[in-house]
Amino acid sequence: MNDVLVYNVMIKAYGMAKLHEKALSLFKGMKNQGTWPDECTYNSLVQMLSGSDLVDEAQRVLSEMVDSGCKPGCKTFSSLIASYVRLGLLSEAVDVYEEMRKAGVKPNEVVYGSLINGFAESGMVEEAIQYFKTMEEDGVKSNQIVLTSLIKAYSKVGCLEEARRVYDRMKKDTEGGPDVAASNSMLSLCAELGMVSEAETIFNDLREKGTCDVITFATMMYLYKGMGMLDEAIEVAEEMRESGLLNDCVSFNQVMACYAADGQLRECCELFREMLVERKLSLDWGTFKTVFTLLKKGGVPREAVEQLQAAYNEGKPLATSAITATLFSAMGLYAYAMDSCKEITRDEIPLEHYAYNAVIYAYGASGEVDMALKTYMRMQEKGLKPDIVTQAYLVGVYGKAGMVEGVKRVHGWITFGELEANQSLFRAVRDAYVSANRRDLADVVKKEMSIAFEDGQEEEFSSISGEEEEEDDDDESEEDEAF
DNA sequence: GTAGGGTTAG
Repeated sequence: MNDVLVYNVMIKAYGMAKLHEKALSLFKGMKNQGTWPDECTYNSLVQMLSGSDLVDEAQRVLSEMVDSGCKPGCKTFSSLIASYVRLGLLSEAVDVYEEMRKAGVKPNEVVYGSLINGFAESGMVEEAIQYFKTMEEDGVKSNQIVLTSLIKAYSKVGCLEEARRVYDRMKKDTEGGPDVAASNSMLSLCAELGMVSEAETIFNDLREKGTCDVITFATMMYLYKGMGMLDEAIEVAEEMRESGLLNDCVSFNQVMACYAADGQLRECCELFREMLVERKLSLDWGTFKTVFTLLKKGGVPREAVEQLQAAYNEGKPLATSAITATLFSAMGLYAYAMDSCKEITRDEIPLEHYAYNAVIYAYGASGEVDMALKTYMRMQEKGLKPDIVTQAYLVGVYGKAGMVEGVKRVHGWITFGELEANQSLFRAVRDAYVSANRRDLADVVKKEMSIAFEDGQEEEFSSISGEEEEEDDDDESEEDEAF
């Protein structure tokens, strides 16, 4: 028969290794062996199970603990309450709180903090305030965390005045004033209500203290972007970069979105490259959402973007490489585009349309006409018929190579209805004539387009880096464009 | 040689 102490140590060890099953079976085993658990065993188990949000098991052990005449500690109740709150099970949390009071254990500021925050998060402000009052009546003194939760509660229901009052109280009552979390909470309320100057005051306070964190910057960007103040949003983005706090995927997404909204496509693409290639961050849907916007704004045909989007949504293994190949090509970063192409073609396996198209586009954009045409041939050998995207890209390759006859051939197909008239294809043909120095023929296409699609229907093109560029009348060379 | 607790955005 082992000592209780030995069991307790082993249970703790299992807990630290997250082997809860083992801990529980050891708990059962010790009782069978005739070693009765003591307070420490129970406290330890409940806290460990609560910490992993295994509330049912924790609850069972807690009940057994009380039944056997042991008195759980404040931390034990507290951990279970916190666990219920994390799971959004507020009424269960309250039950434990009541049980705790009944057992004669006085709740501390952590218990109140959990409850108040839980109610604040679910927008139950009345309840949050009620517990705050009870806490004060109970002689438990509030702290930064509780007051921050209160601000959150008021924010949830848009009570600006009350939130301000709590915030001002923190300035007086707490030493050093509100901490970053509290300020951020207030900041997000300001952002929600579009209160720029009050937000800026708080932001500047944090700057002076040097305590801005990722959330501070994110909230300020969110505010400025929402108010259409893109210059200011970008300034915050720059400041965030310089401060070394731009490190995670979501923050990158947000900063990228600011640049994209401001039309700084190339800068945005650089950030994307940094997060993907240099930092090797894993990308999420938000990243790709911005990338697809970039592609469209960068002049990639709508159908091509949709095709890449579909490949991404279907989880195609080469989707990311195809997307980056297309993006880097569209933004003029050809060396990087070539790297992506190599990823796509490395395994010599037959590809799908989206992948062949991306490779054709990338080679074409980089001026590797032979490789582009070779890829097209390979695609045909594999029995894949060119789709609308392939046609648009191919015509671009012909234009770039000065193969006017090739452009004319596709142009003819459209004119005589052998290829379905489509805006992207028209545009590709027109641009191809331009890059083959046949303005005259480009103008013909332009006229045909205005007939086919009714004048003024054409979407806008934004060019790289957000520089303004008249698309139609400018006689300057457009060689630098993708096509 | 014993006892995992609460705060801030998209």
